[in-house]
Amino acid sequence: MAGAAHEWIELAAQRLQAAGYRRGGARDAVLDVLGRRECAVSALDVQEELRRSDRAIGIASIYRAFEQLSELRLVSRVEVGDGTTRFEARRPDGHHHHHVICDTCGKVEPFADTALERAIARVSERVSFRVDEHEIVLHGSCRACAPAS
Amino acid sequence: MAGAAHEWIELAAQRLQAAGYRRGGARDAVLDVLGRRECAVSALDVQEELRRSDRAIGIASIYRAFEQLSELRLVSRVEVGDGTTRFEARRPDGHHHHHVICDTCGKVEPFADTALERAIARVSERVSFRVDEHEIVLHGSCRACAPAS
DNA sequence: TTGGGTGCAAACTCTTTGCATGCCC
DNA sequence: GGGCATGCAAAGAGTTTGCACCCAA
Repeated sequence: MAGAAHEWIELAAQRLQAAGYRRGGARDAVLDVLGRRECAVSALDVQEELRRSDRAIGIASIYRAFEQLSELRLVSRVEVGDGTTRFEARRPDGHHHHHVICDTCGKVEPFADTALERAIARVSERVSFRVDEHEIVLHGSCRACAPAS
Repeated sequence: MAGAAHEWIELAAQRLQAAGYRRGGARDAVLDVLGRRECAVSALDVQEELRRSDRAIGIASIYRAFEQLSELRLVSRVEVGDGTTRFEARRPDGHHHHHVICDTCGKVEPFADTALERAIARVSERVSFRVDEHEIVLHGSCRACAPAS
């Protein structure tokens, strides 16, 4: 786990350098958070987590880091429909999950399914666009919010 | 097609009345646009289309209509990652599609796939949430934006 | 007549941009 | 030293809310 975090953080740092970006404290802190987290985080999540560990940085730097990482395909953009955009690290091992969200309380959980990925891969061949990425979101109610059903 | 539009519009009108909502010109106009459109539209899209046919209505009424229709499950919320929320009619025949978006020019196209739906249905049984709806978005480049590949 | 429907404008939230300052290379 | 990285504040965009007025039931 810690290994996977470091792996991605180092990969990202290398790619950023190769792309001509310099080093900076704010972006390094964002990399650190993204690398350690298993699932998607918003800019506010990142800022809050960093503030708690006394590494407060400006929100603009976080958005700028997200944009650069997104450009280099080091993160995936995740939208679950609550008006905010989240990002998560794209691990080099290709591991990859999607999200279920509770429309009542907003709770987000990851899930993975190989049959679903195969179906997506087949469809991606079929459409007229060149498909680089896909996002799947299941909407519903978590156990706490729909105990009766 | 015109039949399918009317079917949904009437269904929606009935359900709204049954839910205790009164009739109103603004919401009726929104229903009309949603019923006729095949694919997802944003609040601005709806307002612009109505303005062109000299039925200008306030943007707030459109958002309010979206919310009520969403509550009654008469529309699906669609987010393709461009910062706006789109909605589309949920036809009573269960017909149902997803979206491919060109991240370069923003073009959105619908697609449908039964194998994918089966995979989604299976996953939905497996997760710990009660799943009511799902959304799939493929990201990539349309032919005009990625001609070489 | 009554209470929901509507439009306008203000408020809000999230995100982006401009600019002065600071730091990496 | 040069130029990107950063932070702050202002600007933007989309969406929501408050309120007075209008209209359906």
